[in-house]
Amino acid sequence: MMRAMAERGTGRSRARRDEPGATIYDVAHEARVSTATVSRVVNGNYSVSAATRARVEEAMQKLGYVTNAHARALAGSGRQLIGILIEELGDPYFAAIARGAQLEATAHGRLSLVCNTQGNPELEDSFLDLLLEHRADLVVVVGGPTTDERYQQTNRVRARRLASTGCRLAHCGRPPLDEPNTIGIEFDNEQGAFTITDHLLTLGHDRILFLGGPPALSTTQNRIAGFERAYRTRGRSAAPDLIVTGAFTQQFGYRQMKAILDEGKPGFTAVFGGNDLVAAGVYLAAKEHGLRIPEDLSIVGYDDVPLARALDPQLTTVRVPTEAIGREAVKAGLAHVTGGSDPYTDPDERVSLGTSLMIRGSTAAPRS
Amino acid sequence: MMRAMAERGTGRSRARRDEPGATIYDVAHEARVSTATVSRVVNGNYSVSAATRARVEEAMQKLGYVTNAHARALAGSGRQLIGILIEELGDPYFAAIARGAQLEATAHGRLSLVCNTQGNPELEDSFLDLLLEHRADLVVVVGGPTTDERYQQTNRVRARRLASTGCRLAHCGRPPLDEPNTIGIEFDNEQGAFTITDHLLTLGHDRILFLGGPPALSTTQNRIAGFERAYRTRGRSAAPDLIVTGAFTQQFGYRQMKAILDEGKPGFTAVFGGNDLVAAGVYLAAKEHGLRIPEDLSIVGYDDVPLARALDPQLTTVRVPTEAIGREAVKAGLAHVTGGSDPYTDPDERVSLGTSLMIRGSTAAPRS
DNA sequence: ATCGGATTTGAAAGCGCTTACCAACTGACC
DNA sequence: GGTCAGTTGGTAAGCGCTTTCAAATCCGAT
Repeated sequence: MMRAMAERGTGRSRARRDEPGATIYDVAHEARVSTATVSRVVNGNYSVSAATRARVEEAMQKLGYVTNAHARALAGSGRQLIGILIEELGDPYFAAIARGAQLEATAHGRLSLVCNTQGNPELEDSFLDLLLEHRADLVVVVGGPTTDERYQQTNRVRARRLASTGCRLAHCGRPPLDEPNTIGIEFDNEQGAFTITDHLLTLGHDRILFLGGPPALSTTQNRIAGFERAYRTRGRSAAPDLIVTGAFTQQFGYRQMKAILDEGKPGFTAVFGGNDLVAAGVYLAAKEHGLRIPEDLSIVGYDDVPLARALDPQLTTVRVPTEAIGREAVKAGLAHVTGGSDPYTDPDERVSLGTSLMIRGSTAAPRS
Repeated sequence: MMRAMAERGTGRSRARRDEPGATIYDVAHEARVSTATVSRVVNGNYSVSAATRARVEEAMQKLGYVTNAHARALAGSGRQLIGILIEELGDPYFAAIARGAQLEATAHGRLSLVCNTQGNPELEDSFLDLLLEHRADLVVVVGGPTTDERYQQTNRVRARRLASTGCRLAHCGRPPLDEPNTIGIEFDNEQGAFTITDHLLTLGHDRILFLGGPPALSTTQNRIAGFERAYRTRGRSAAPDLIVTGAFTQQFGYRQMKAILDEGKPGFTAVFGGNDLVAAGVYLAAKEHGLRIPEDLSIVGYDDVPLARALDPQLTTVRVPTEAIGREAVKAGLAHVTGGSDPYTDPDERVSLGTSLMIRGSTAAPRS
């Protein structure tokens, strides 16, 4: 028996793999102890005499030993993983959410990995599989809050797949799925849109163009809802022809605005860009047409991405607590283990985070 | 023997873990085959009769079986991982590199995970450990190309640690370390800076302010080198007091520029922002002082981040192939397995990618 | 009916690690 | 000196999977 062990330690495992990777056997052999002792030194969860510990540590050092996460996970221990699925890393808005999630994960001693899905469902599945196979204990999905039924269905399937491995799912900025082990953290898009629309109405703008956002996204829908409610609160109503949906890009904002301005005198004095990028596009088109901001046209956006402050004049917009939502998502996702009386523990509760209005230079009273 | 197997399949493993996670034994039992057969169906690398395959697949379906990546990796197979260590996800410049790397990894059928280190060395180590422990086969490090000796030393240690597990290291936009299994892919910062400086000189600018960039970064150093070479090529030399280093942020650009303008008439007609963010800061300060761009002041940047086109006027800058560099990094990192005669196979070769000049509205001849 | 080769399947030995359980040893105390 | 509790370390049984080797089965050819 002893012999078998020794053989394995010296000869076997080293001989097979060409070079890299000392195993726990190698270390045990080098330090003249058993693998159990090495394991105990590594995990530090059991008393080991100082002398032995020193010997083992020296051996690990000498051999450049690195624990094998796979073996470790298999044997029951192992660091916990949390995965962050993000639609597009390049989008500063999503990136901020991801950052918040990572921060919180790190604070909980978890390691987090972010996977850029590029909105590609196949890739998304692929990453999800990876995470599942690695027995992640939480997956945070950021972006793409579509209400499209087919997509929702796919999500539901995923949620169940995850749940069946004991992995939780947190939807960030998406409506929550009513599936077990699934939570949703949202921004209060409706309220934010209400607030900023109200700001414009207060300034005296009568006719405001709402521009941008894919119509299928709940984000778009909620922002429009807030926009309309602001009108209703004043006993008026938004003009249906002044609500134009499409995309959330600068290009879309530019093209639409240009098209409208090329047609002649616009029937509005202010533009509510569905998000800051759209607003940036509107800036470009407006300036090309010689319109001054905010004298001739007030413009507002939504999200308060870094770009908003780089525009000239700086953009009045709605700040959404992106980093906070990322944090909340993992906090909530981990609540079942953290214990604590988070509001999230109750699966029926929807969490939504408030926004704040950032008034900057792009809004003013309309010329009478 | 048969009995032991059966027991394990039905009772044991299911009984222990409360609920989640069917194992290969469960599937084998359900389909009345051996685990070997299940494994073969899963991997599809060995002939299995259609009938058996169907039975196994059905069983997997029924049990919601998900392979355990850890067990798999332990046993020798398993999907390969590539890790991307990035300094800051929120930075669009880095994000683009990460995206390129992911794209290429995906193209190679690898899964890639990006870890946001926030420039925190501890976190960086932590992620590196994770990657190491998960036996990643390539780690791409993006950002922070510092020449600081201590940091270099740390990197060297890391490189060796990685190498000892058979993992390769690719430095993206950093000078390569001359360690085995380590490659570096760089931008040709010197050339890019040369080109854009030359553009300004050609327009007739005599005195150009170079502003921004941490002095310890090789990126900064190389850009300054190109800046100076452009002068030298014309038999002149850059004024030392017009080279101001510091940071790569918008805030830095704004504050420095403001301070300079507050002092009185500036001794230059153009500003070379160390990167686009700095340039954006310069825009702000210049506009506050009533300077028109480009009539009163020409401004150029570097990197061509999305912001560059959102500025007014749009910024003349140097486009660096960010996404391409990400791709190149993993291509190079995988070259040893891909085979192929990549130039990267030769460890002594430094790869550097060319840049292109994007001339936009922020530059013009100085007023005479 | 018989044989040989190809095809399909199963048994079992690990992969590197953790941990329950037990053995050996240390002192302290009677 | 003997006993008992407290330490310290070893043994070995897995964790869930792959893969080698060999046995079983099947098929057309003889």
